[in-house]
Amino acid sequence: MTRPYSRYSRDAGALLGGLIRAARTERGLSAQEVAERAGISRGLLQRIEKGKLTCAMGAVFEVAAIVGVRLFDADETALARHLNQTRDKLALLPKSVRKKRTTVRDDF
Amino acid sequence: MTRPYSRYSRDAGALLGGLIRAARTERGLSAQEVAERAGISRGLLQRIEKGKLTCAMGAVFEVAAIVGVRLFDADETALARHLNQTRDKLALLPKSVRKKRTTVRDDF
DNA sequence: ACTTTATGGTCTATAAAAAGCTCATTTTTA
DNA sequence: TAAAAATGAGCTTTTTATAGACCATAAAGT
Repeated sequence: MTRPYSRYSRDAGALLGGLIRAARTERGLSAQEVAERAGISRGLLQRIEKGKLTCAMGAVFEVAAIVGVRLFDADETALARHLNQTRDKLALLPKSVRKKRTTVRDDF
Repeated sequence: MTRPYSRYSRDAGALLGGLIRAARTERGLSAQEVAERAGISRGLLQRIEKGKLTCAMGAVFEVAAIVGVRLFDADETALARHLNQTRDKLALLPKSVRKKRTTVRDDF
């Protein structure tokens, strides 16, 4: 990734980071403590809370779980709903994708 | 992060990756095309769809947006709801966190 | 059936992130 | 108001992910 991020990604990162920070302070947990429990450095936690998009998914998920921000657990989440809607379609889908090449027929 | 991931994180990664792959094939987009549009390599897209937790958040969000998996956009998402619930509390929260040191009073 | 394209995997060089300090500042508690 | 603790930020070194090439296989079009 050597490319500017889209608005969507920037917003999503900032939103998630802010949410994590809010949850952490609300629970009275210090950055040090959460970082240790997640097995990451305090610096990385700072970047996560700032919404830096270079942070690894795994680190973000670990922290989110610790401070109580559930993204995918509950059946209510948009993600879970989306999945249920698409799960059954999967078996029917082709395994690779390819554009129908519209052959130019000029032999008329 | 030099530490085994929690169950929660592993599940979340796999779920999100699978969802992205489903959405991509459903829309008839090749891995090559999505990778180019996201500005990442095809190999990275593969890892994302496999749910590898070492992938950067930004890359995952970019791909998700391109294939149409919306995590935080809709007002319906759990995340957005959660945020609305906590946003107003933020102003009231202390800016740093610290355990009340329960002083041992042994001078009784 | 044959051709073309997509996918899955491996490898290496390079670029980037993370750890692990340090220090200044702010905030909380005593 | 003084002391203790949390935070924010910068720095260097180590670790790691990523790009980009390659090849083999599988799948879709013709």
